[in-house]
Amino acid sequence: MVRSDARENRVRILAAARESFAEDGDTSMNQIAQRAGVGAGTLYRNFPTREALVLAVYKEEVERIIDTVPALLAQMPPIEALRHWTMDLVEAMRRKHGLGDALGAGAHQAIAQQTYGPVIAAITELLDAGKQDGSIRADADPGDFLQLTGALWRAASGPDDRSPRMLALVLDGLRAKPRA
Amino acid sequence: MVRSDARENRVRILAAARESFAEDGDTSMNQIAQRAGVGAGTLYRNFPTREALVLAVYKEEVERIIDTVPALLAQMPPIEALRHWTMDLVEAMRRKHGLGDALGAGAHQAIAQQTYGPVIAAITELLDAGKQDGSIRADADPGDFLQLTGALWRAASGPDDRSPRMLALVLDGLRAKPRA
DNA sequence: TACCGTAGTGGAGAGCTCTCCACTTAGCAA
DNA sequence: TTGCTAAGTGGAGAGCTCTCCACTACGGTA
Repeated sequence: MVRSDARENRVRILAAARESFAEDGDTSMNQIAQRAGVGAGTLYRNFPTREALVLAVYKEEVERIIDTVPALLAQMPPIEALRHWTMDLVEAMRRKHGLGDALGAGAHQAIAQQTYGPVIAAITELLDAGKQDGSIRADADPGDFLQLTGALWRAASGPDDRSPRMLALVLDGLRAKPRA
Repeated sequence: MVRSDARENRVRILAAARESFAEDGDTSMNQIAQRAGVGAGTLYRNFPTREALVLAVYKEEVERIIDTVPALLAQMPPIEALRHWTMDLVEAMRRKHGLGDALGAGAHQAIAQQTYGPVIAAITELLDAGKQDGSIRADADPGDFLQLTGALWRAASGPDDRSPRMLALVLDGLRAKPRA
């Protein structure tokens, strides 16, 4: 049973976070709690890490990106679809705030599992398409890929953006047959 | 000109950090400063991030690993040398504390450049060996590789260690000829 | 030896993250 | 309607990172 006030609080936190992030990506958890009119404890019970909160706030955006998978697969080969999709995600996450450092943090693994679930599902879909037509090696693991991807959105954007090159490297690794 | 007291302070900080890390990897910067008998300001002037300090403390270990490059190259093909070398580094860094999150952090880039310089040099050497004999693509960039590697030592170790699989992926990407 | 410019110091303090637990209250049962 | 009780709350507080700047003292110079 979820109490109604709890549900409302969660909504208020999300709203406050959305507004705060829009104004300044570095807003502190405390500030958000205050703005939402809840205690820090409540904030942390709902979103145990800053990343969880960011991801929840941008859930719609993430879902939008996830939803593009079928279209991408219809338009281009799986590897290219994966490339486009990943760059979209990297772009979106980069504009956001502090996300990415959470990937692979040992703690909160259960929550991460849940939070990243849809993302993993999307990657799985893309990889499977490639495995089906033989363009992606059969032992490719979505979790590995996501984790490697984490390095991309940490990569400095700026003038010399390494991320396309890094992604190309990883994709070529996915394409190659594993060595004997 | 470096004042003698400054030099001594630096040494004292390193000693304190070494002892502290040996007892508990989570020791705070404050505690280390206190143990070294210096103010927090002095600590931060010498080592602007926790990572810089960790890396300085383990400089010898890192140097040891760097020094193994020629031996590895003499014993095995460049790709395998790179694999071994990277896993050694990952192992070492994983046992250490909080290192890895610094990779690619936009700030402190100058210091990072300096700190990671030797590591980059070692990677360059390994990559060059592979380029020479044609086993590694010519456009491989040491910086990209290091950054991707960052994801490895963030990867949860534990029973299901993704890092060898992730590394294999990256190495296969290095091996492959870039797509047309 | 006495002086002085400046490199270097250190710790108070702002502001953060996250925990803990005494308290509040929604919603069920009678 | 009136308890009752566990789900939920919130904010004080421990402890952290990192900055700032008034002060200290090293070491070159005359």
